[in-house]
Amino acid sequence: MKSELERLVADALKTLTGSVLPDPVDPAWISVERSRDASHGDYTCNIALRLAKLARRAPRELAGAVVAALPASPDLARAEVAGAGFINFHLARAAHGAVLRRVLAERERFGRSDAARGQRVILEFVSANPTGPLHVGHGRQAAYGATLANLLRATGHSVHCEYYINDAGRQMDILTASTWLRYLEHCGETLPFPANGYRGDYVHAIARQLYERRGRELQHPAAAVLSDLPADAPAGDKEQYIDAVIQRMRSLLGAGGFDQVLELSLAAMLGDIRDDLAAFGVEFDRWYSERELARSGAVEHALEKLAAAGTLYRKEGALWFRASQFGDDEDRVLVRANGQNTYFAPDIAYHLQKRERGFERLIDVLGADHHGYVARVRGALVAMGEPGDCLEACLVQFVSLFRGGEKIPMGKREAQFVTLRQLRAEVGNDACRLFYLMRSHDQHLDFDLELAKSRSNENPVYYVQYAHARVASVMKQLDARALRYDQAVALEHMERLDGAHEQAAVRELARYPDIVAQAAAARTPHALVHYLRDLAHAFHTWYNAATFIVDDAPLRNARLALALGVQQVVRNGLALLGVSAPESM
RNA sequence: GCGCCCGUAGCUCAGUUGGAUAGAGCAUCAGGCUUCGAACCUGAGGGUCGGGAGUUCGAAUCUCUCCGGGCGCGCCA
Repeated sequence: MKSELERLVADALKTLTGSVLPDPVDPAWISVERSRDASHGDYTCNIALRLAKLARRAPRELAGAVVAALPASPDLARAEVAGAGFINFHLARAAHGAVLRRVLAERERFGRSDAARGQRVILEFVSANPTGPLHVGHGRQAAYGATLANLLRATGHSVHCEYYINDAGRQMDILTASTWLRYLEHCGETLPFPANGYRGDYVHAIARQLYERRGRELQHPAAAVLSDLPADAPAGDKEQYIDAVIQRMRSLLGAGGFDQVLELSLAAMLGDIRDDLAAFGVEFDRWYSERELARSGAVEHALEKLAAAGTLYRKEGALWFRASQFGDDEDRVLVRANGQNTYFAPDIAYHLQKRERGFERLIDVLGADHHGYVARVRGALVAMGEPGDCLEACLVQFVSLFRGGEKIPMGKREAQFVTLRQLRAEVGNDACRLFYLMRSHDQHLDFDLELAKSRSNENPVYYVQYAHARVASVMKQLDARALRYDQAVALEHMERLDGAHEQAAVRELARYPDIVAQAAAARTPHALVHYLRDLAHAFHTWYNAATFIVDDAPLRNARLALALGVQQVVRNGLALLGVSAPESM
């Protein structure tokens, strides 16, 4: 409809060229937008305002000339000049009926498009270290990423979702040592727990699992573990201390024993994370292991590419990347003086891999604290000959939990942080996902547990779901009165939907495809949440003002058709958000 | 100090190629069920869009500057 109107305007401008307008107008200047206010018609065009200076005419006068020159169209009831020089289009009623017809015909496909058909996107999100359960911040990234994937697929993208597992490196060693120390406690040893260790309850659970499988095979006396270790914090350095513990563990258990504890810890954590996400309705196409990446030689391959491009140099025994020449603030170390890679080296290799696997667009959903990381990865991609704009970062801001207006403190290494699992158990998946997605991702989120749990009018989750359930309820009532919905009759009598509330509901339905397209393009799932609230509001208002099940069969069927259309779009929208659409509540 | 994000109603927030009288929800106040589900609806009050300057027909939106808040600036990940 939009492009149809733009074409009409373009035709009108063409006939005015030479008389009212001095020069032909670039079609790119013409834009027709949906009117924000119903009193401004269905669509609006600001071309007269934009051309006024060029044409040396008053905007209203110019707009009048354009309106007079508009070709006739069956979809257009009338066009009029308004305000400073806007042209407002009022569509013919037949055009309104067409929207509802489409909803009813396309059903779950309504709102989908193939605007970006075939564009291959890899979407990486969550990618939390498997050193502890997911917390509420990860939950927001999970909800955001999963919904963004749905939106991108709905607009024709080919989307591959991936979770990058940081299963190599020091964090894993610390988890391994933490597990072992808790295991030793379980065996009856008494020893201090490192300041830098993971002290959550989940470590105890893994330790118990280790004990159940291996009995006392891995036990060593506390004295042997602790002898000659440097001081822990606060007197000493906590980093040096934990490293010494790891070293001691390796020497007492041997590399094989250490790896067994590591594997068990990793499997336990990863299993927990997978189950948690699956239960939250978040699925990945692939879980990509950093260790496998390292074993495949991908890191060396990336380093070679960087070296071949002349972007590496040695300084103080370390291997550096000239990131500062590629948009980063400073150069970055890839290989430490001790020969070990920094986390950055495999990350570069991973992103290069994504390109080499054929993905045109790389989208990383990251916590807002990782924003500094984007420039250096992009810089590395450019240095390796990839286009810098293929990488896109969506930074998701932090979540603060509130209970009854009081902020719940959260800390990572402390045992007191709230997990995603706990949050889901308390408020339910639906409220959880909707609350996570309600706010723009670049806005801090205040998540109020009491509000999310409340079954009152304060809770927007039920507001939208209620619209869906209400339609289902009407259809049940219809059945109870031994009446049947006849869509053929409804389609013949669309013109009966002429009330203001019905028109408003139809207008909302018509917006849906644009909302989906825009939310996908701008990576803003929250726009969909706001839309669904608007749609539900239009429906509830209409519901309160009108009776659907009336004796007049044509009117009854037309109204039921619109109600079913609303229900369909609510269901479609909630599906994209990963929220259920219940028949009754 | 440098970089990124944010500042809109009492509170939590929408408002994305610059558009018409800046919108929701909550809270407050006043109304609406004998009728398809009141988990709903209707109405009212509430604003220097952080301050200032600039760009132009037109700025919450773009530019500059100042103020206030968050985050990041490691041979940690």
